[in-house]
Amino acid sequence: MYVVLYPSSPSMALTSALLSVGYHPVPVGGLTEAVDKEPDGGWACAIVDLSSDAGAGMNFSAKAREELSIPSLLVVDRTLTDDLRDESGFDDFILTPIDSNELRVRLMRLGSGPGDVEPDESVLRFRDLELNTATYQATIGGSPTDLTYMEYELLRFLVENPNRVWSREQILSKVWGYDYFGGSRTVDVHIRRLRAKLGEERAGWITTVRSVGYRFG
Amino acid sequence: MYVVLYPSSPSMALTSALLSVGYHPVPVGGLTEAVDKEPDGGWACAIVDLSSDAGAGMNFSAKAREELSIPSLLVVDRTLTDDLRDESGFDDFILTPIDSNELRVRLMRLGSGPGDVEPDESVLRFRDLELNTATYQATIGGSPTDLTYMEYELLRFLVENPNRVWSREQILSKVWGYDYFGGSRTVDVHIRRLRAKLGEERAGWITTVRSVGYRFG
DNA sequence: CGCGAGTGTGAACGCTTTGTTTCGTCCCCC
DNA sequence: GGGGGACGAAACAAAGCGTTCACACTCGCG
Repeated sequence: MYVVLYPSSPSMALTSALLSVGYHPVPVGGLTEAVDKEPDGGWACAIVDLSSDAGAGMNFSAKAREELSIPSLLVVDRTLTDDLRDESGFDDFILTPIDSNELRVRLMRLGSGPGDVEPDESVLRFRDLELNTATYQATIGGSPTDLTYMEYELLRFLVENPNRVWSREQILSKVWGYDYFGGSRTVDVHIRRLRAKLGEERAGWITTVRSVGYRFG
Repeated sequence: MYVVLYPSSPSMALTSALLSVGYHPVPVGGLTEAVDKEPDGGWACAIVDLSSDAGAGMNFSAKAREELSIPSLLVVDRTLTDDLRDESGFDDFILTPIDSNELRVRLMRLGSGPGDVEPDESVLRFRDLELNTATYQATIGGSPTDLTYMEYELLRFLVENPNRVWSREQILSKVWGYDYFGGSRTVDVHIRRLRAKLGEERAGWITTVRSVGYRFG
């Protein structure tokens, strides 16, 4: 298992930790070098040590994810942790001093785990409801259920925007379109059809807020 | 931001670390309790401390992810890290002793997922009364209470404008609308219904100012 | 062209909410 | 102590609202 290591002069502690958990670190000084030295099976992961130059490291991390399509693990000093809050170009991070076991687990999760970017990030879930927005299929309580287009769109809207009340007008404009011109009974009827398909058990997920609208969740 | 904490008797260190980074931990003993105590906005995350019973913890973690649709963060002792290699029912983990900054960053990264809503401070509070203006739900003394539309609007007006006397006419025009044409006894009746729902204990929050009107707070 | 699924609309029904009225009680002022 | 106004309680009437049903319309498809 080869991993790119950035920057090119890594700390001994990091290198030996990687070796001890069974990875072959290859230090590189930049993205082009990482491309050049890419082994046959590709890189398993990028390890980016932020201790010398955090800005350059974040930069490398984001590019490695983007252009090499590999996950990125940051190595951060305790004092730098706070800077990670608003950053997003990485998949995981580990603090120094490095704990070998922790490193092993984090690498393993990046490599083989479900962290493989998006196996199905097109699936919306709520309790035992699944909405596969890629295939337009719905699963309710484990069993696939046929939803019509409008039912699907309405349910998707509700699942994506739970826990607040939406007026009929808001629902109409968000689901049917801002320029839709129709009576608000339409919403009622579709809500009713949805409740019927959700089944008695789950019908209560959609709460009617009298004089206001509907709330999901 | 509320987070479920398992098991029900968490370590002081963990609890205070969570509090220090701005989360409200709610210890629970199992999934059903987590469902029962679920706050309005839902849980932000599950925090599972594996130090006492790793098996039960992993179990809870997996179920929380599955049934509550929330991410799960494990708290593990250094000696247990190795056991995580083959497990998958969690989203991230953190080692003890806990570093607050690391905790903050990991929670933030978990929280910023798709299931996240805006940090809705659309909640009005007075003593142990909560009015969630986004969901139109009211909580009195911790227990959710059904208020009708008018009761809700009236109470909202009072909570937003406490500590001064409002005449019946003022209340009518502010709550019912400037052009409302109705008798002023209407206000009395709604005040009475509100007091009844607030309960004996809290009925006094609304004071009658004889010949003038009502005052809240 | 006819059929059927999907969708929107209108009307009837029943329940909840809401406003009014009536009656009794309290309180203030004389 | 008595009178009158103000307020609270309860009952009542009606208005509002959501649900449901029936039906019309559209669009694909055989």
